Amino acid sequence: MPELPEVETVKEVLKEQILNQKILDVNVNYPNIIERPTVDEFIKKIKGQTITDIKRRGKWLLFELNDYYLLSHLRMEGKYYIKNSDDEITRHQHVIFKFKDFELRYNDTRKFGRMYLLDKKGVYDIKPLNELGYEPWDENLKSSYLKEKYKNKKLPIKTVLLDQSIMVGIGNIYADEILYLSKINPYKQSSCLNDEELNNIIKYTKMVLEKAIKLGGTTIKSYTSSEGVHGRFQNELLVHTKETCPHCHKKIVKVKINGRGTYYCDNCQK
DNA sequence: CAGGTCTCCTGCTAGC
DNA sequence: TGCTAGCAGGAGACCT
Repeated sequence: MPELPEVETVKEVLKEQILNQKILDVNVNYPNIIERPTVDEFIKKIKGQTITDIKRRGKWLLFELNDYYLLSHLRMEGKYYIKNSDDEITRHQHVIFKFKDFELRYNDTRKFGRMYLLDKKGVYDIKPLNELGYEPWDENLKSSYLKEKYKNKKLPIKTVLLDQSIMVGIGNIYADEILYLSKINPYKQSSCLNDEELNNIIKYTKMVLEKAIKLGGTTIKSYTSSEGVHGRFQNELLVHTKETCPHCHKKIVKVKINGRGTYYCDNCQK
């Protein structure tokens, strides 16, 4: 499932392949992927636009066009494939961007991914980008900020780490890894964390995500950044999907917190 | 307003 | 062996 490192990897791979290419046409085979505007307007507006840059904000991919931003969230299983126009269109290829010599195809088995085509001006001031918290490397992300954001929450820290309006980029897998390295029990209420624990969360969030980016993300089940590109971070996981704790060798506990599969060591994480 | 629950989807798998 | 019910999960909608 694409989290920040996977999206960063996709961004870098696509930059090599589609920068400065003009979108000649687009086919939308599954309309629900397009959140805004209407599919007809989406197609009309995007035709003739050139991709001038590709950026990332949280788990969102931002394709910068001449007049618009195309925002794309991969959610669980979204992937981009570069294909020839005569390649067979398979059942999960829902949005097809046509270029002069090739096609960019958005593939999404579960159809959870979403796209927005928004005016360039003020794109960061409206939904969905205006609701996002700090990037993990933002200099404003300090323990005092987290303390303020966490103080009134009665939810377990595992749940709060996934809240993209506080800090972006963390998904279910990395949340488990960050809490394991921080030696914090995922059930602990976010309001009860002390300064040292908050600083550890910031430190290990950056460390885990940086390492995952270097390794091209995590491949569990179906994720690939682009066809044929597989991440290697899954080899580095310490607790998520693991049986025993690499530190104390006790059995890893698997529970559900807020409906999310959660792995932790109840000996090491207090 | 915060928090709980439902919803969207399909592939996979445990269980019969 | 073949079928099906149930599960997985990011994030927004909706309800309390």
